[in-house]
Amino acid sequence: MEYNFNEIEHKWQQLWMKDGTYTVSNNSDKPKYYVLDMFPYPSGAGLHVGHPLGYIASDIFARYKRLKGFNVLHPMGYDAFGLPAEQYAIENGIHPAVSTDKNIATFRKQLDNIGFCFDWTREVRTSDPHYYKWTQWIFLQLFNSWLNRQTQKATPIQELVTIFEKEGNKNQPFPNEKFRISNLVPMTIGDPIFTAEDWAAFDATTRQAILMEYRLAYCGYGEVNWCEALGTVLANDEVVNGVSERGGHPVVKKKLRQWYLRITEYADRLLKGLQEVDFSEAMKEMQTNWIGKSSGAEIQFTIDHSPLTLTVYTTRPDTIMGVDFMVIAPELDLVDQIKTPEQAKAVDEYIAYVKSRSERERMSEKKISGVFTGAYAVNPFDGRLIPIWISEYVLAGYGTGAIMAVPCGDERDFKFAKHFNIPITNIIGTHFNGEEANATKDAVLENSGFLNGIPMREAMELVIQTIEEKGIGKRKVNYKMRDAAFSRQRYWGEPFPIQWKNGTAYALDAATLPLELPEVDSYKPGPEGEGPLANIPEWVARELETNTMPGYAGSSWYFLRYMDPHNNTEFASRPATDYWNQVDLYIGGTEHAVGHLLYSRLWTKALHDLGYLSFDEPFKRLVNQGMIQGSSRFVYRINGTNTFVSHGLITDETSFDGKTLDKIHVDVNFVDGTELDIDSFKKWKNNEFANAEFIFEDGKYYCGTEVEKMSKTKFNTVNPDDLVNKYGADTFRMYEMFLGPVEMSKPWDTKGIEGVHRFLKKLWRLFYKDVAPGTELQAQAVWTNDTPTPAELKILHKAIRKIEEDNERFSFNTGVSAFMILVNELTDLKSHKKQVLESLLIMISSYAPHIAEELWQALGNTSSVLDAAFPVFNEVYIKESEKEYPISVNGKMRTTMTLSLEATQPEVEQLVLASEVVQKWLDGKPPKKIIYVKNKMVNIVV
RNA sequence: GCCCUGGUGGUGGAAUUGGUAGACACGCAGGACUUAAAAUCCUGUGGGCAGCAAUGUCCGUGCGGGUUCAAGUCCCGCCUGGGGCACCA
Repeated sequence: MEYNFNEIEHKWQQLWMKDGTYTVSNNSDKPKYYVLDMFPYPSGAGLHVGHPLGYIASDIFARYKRLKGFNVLHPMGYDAFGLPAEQYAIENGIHPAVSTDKNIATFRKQLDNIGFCFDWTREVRTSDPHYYKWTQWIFLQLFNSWLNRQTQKATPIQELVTIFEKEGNKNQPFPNEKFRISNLVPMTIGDPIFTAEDWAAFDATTRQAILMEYRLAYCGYGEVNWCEALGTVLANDEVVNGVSERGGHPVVKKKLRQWYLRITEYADRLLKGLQEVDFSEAMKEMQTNWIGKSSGAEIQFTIDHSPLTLTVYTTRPDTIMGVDFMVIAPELDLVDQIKTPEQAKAVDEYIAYVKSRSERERMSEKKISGVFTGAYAVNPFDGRLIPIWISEYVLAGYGTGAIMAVPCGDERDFKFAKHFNIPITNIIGTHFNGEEANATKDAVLENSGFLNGIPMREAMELVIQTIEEKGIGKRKVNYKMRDAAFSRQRYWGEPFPIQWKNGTAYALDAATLPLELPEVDSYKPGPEGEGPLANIPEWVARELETNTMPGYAGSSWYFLRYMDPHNNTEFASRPATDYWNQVDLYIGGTEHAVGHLLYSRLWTKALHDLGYLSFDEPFKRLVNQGMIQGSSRFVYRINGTNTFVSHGLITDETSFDGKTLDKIHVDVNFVDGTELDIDSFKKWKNNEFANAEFIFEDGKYYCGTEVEKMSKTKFNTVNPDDLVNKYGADTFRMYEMFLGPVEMSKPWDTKGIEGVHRFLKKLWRLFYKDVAPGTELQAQAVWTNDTPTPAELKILHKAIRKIEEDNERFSFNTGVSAFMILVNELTDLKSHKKQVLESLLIMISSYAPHIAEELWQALGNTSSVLDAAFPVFNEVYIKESEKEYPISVNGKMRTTMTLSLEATQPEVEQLVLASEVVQKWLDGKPPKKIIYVKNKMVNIVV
């Protein structure tokens, strides 16, 4: 009988759905296990072979855990708000909800094809009002809380009001000086402290403005990419080289009112939490670097001939006597106040240039640029005048937006000084060679006035103490991380449950949620950079917030909703969150390393603090899946002609025979390896290339290749549906795993899937023989009830151990190969023992569930293989008494010898030295030393 | 630019704790079965040199150094592909 995968897979998918095989209960005696995938954004392009990589891995693991006796939660849903649907709406007038629903239907169909064990009764969609009702509700929790610095916990803001009434804010200082709504709060510099009496005297507006400075979700002003020509705010993605991607219009920075999450208040807890989670070291490092905790000092410098001061943040206060110039961020207001008339023109021109630059460009620019403001700061210790420059490499958002530059100790400062011929003071003696900066902390200070002769590490402390005593600075812990911008001037996102009254934001009553997205006539931006909601008169009349929430709002807590997805009175019931608790295993790409993962951790901590959750880290173990890249194919057309040159004939990709070449992506689906299918190419894109002519090599046209992101515009996507149709879901699942380690990125190549398909057919033949059609089913079955031999049990148990180990360490590629070895060995032994085959089927059911279930039931089992118990490894069957050891001479393997595992050092030495090969390599010389590592190797040192 | 990560045969990859480099596949070559094809099966397959052969021998894990009895694995310095860098998700 033939392996008819299409029929088998449809049959079982329908039966499993009918029986609710994947429905998971919140009540179970079994231990729980929560396996979670990062849910997808349902793009219009549908699923490509890259998407399911992580899903298949998690699916295998979820099924494996089920076989191991766990109650496994393995849900799926959609991150359904987002920019592409809105852009599509602008271009085609289709409501994003409509296109999103359509895309989701496509995704669902594609996912179903692959045979995942998702519990679809728990599906969530972030754009569903039943879902975002709770996103809004959580937002209000954040809006109505602040982080109490004494307890380090999110606390209802009402308690803060009580504290202010009693003692003012002396014990609860303003958390953040960067996003002050300065017009509303009278204090603007330093640590503004007010008393209980002050508080009592403030009017309601001032009080609300002050509370806003504390809220975990707060409103402030921030810069956005503003494109005047399009009248809209652009994502970083949409800005290329300072102009809009669409249309190439100029883009400048513009300050707009924005919502923020005060994630900086959680910086320390987010750092500390990393110690208790099982993430890769790389992931922890990335998050740690992103948070960017540093300690140093804030130092105020007076400005010569000016009442103003310049505050810099430095991690190296010990180098204060080596400061040769200051650099401040061009966008600081201070620049305008201190620039001298002579320098004003140059300064203004430079600011205009910087305004057109993205932060990314500013940071990666190698070319040194900057302008002297004409002003000088005064070194508080020796009165030396220090020129103040502006340069794009200093960003306003980090520290105070100003640095003291010490060229002998900092590479960037050094290059800047060299470029502008600024004299360099050497404070580290011989540690500085004049050729490059030396960031050492081990030097003894020279040329440093009161610090002369003091080692740098000691000087740091001394300088901090001194500036604190003099009242010109203070010790300061700083974070590179900034508060998270939490609003978008867009339509397709969650509306904020916020009403503005006379410039003050008030929370809507939670009982009125959800605040649903209104219908709009057009998805075009509103006036003055506001979002589309600002175009709706009724919305504006109700004084509702016109911003919407960003993409990561809904994804910051979706893992909680899966636990209790239909709850209408809470985001999830406490018994449900207590039962499912943390996500035991979370799988997704590293591209979410610092965004989504940090925000989810923040939301979880806040909800925990406010008493809604028993845990404060959402994800216990995180596995990062690599990205499947596309392998693009190119054809090369001689510019201005219809002639295409085969890749092997050109030496560089831009020209051929003195003529310019156009490098054009072609659809990988009609290229075999690198050989172009000419007929398909000619018919492609409505016969666009019907008249193409070719310069062949060996009668064939070969394409160029490049590894790029998989994307429709590059014509390098491969649709899983096609592969499932041709080879079946089980083959597809196993092949995706067989490609390589889940964590690693790799280009997709369909070649090779045949091998996995052949393997499944070979598995099938362990049960049924190929015979003429029409033969009785019984006559085709080849399995027997005989007792397995020791040899059969040995290969089986070796496989059990290997596969269990591979599953646990997420090494599914070697898992697949272990199945191949097992099937190869059983085939070689002509072994068809039911007892062995059943164990094999149970193990392989998590990789290839359909074929496993089919054969399992063919063997006479009446319950599903999905609920069987994973076979138990027994060492007895694989015990060895001897081993073939590699014998090395001077570390080079020369021969092998089979030795008893019981052998002792003297025995081994004697046996090994007796070997002819060893004698030959010894060449008469006596061995210096014989290294024998039991069960590993023997090495003879001569 | 900064942070993270990868680089092993013609290809995807294996080598889990420093201990037989190339498991398992793809591809390729040769063979069996077949009128033929498909399917299936068998054999070989890192490179060089020597040999009819069995085999022997040298080289070999991006490049250059180092540690070690022993390095794909550890250390130092480079080259290079990928991801992220705060409004793509």
